[in-house]
Amino acid sequence: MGRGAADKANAAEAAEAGGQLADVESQAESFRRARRARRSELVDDYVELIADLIADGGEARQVDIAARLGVAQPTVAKMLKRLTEEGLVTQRPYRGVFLTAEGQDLADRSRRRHHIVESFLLAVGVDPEHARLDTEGIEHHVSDATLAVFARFVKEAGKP
Amino acid sequence: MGRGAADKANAAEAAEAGGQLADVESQAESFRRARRARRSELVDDYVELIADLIADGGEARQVDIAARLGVAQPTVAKMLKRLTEEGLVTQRPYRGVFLTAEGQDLADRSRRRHHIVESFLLAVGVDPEHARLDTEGIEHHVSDATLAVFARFVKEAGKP
DNA sequence: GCTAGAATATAGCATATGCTATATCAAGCA
DNA sequence: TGCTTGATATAGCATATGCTATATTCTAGC
Repeated sequence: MGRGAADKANAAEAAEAGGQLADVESQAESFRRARRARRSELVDDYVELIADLIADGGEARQVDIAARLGVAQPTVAKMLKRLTEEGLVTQRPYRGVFLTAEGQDLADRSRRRHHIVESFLLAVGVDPEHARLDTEGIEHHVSDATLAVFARFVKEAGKP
Repeated sequence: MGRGAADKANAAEAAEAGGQLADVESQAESFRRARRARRSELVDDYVELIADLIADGGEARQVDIAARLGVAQPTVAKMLKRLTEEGLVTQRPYRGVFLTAEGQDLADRSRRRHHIVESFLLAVGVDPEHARLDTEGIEHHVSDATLAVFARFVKEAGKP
């Protein structure tokens, strides 16, 4: 046997020391979750932005999406292809992009989540600029349970 | 000129409608920030975990890191190579991994940040399990300004 | 209708992060 | 000492997300 024997000793030690380290499988699940979230957050961002652009100007063009996301136009084109394959948007060659019913649904949910997180940060005392910046990253990692707590907090803070 | 002329009209329209859409450059900066954070969050996770394993059992082995991150061992090996190149960890072939001073510093900062976020979620009423899960994703997207607000909130909540 | 300029499509490349399969090394035990 | 077994190293592949360069198409204005 190699050095594996240390494992049990370590576990016992950790338990005695107060269990700083969480359960292995549980921790692994956290990280898997975070990786999954990372994969889907781009999709959310695109769909949410497309919905905003359509609501705002009637159409969503690749150049505008690219400018707002801070990426190059071919990057957007490639992602739109993927979104089309996933049934979230529809595209006609050389035309604007539109959301399917499913895409619109996802956009609505994303927008709601985004709004709750940003409102919460503001309610808790974060300045508007940082609230806006941080929300863009945080929103994708907030579970439904946590989101509910945030929403309640905002509601309570609104009527003191 | 193509359809670019619609831009100004859209902007004006948005302004009149209440400015739902943020400034283009500002929004692009948010997304760029989020992408940057995404790149560095894995590094933070590794370094933080390595520090925990060393503190807990005296050494950080690839198999343990892999098990806790929920990835395969070669994935860890590849990442450790990168961390070594960045001067955050030291490696001797077929031996455990150790942190450089710089790595230890990053681990300390990550751990502090992690702790503040998790404490904040608990203080605001999130259940422990979701607090732990969500913290893993959120911690990397919290600016210093927001972190300070979280810390203050935890402190206030502690002594009512 | 043509044409010029803007937008989109496509090709090809780079990097990062995963994986499986397999070779190599280290350490305990017969 | 040599063998067995667990850990690490390495090769090769896949996918996702970026980029630049370039071809194609649309639209507006003449």
